[in-house]
Amino acid sequence: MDKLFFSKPTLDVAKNLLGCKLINGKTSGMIVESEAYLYNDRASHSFKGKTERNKVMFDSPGRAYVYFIYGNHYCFNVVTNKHGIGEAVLLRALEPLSGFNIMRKRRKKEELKELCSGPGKLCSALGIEKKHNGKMLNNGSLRIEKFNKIANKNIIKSRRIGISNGSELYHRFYIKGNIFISRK
DNA sequence: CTCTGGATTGAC
DNA sequence: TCAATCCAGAGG
Repeated sequence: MDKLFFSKPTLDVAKNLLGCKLINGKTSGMIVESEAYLYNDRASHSFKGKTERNKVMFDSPGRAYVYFIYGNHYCFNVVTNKHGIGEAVLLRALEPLSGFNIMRKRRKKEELKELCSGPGKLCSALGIEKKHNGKMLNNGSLRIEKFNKIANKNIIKSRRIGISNGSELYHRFYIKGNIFISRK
């Protein structure tokens, strides 16, 4: 994906990512759910400025920001807007497209719906981990490509999930009617 | 150094 | 509804 795609207002990128394809090696899925985290957002890791963990958020757009959480899981974000701002989009769910058996083995689950229906789940299914932090997503094994164009009327905007601060913001986007999202 | 809580998940 | 699990960030 062109770097220009990510160099836009973060809420726009979060919406535009729906219908794109996230690929790592032989595994891939269509993005069906995303959340935006802005620089002035109390829920964002970047809210209090640059730290060792979040420094990639302040790097150039189009990079992967991968972090470890709750002692078990990785979360995958794409850095957006402009270099130095500190914004990103969290990918929360994918509709599996390829590499089903690899993903089943990694997830220890059979059902397609169980493979990528959550931020930690999709990282596990695609094999995304700490070594991917900071990687550009335009080429290489881990990358994002154009796939489906989602019409505006099929995009639902809602409150974010799993956070205490900033849960009032409608910064979550998902594809209407898609059964692979993390939660209603 | 210690302490606290988390952009989650899966089992109960 | 709730515990597992461990690390980043903050404070002393």
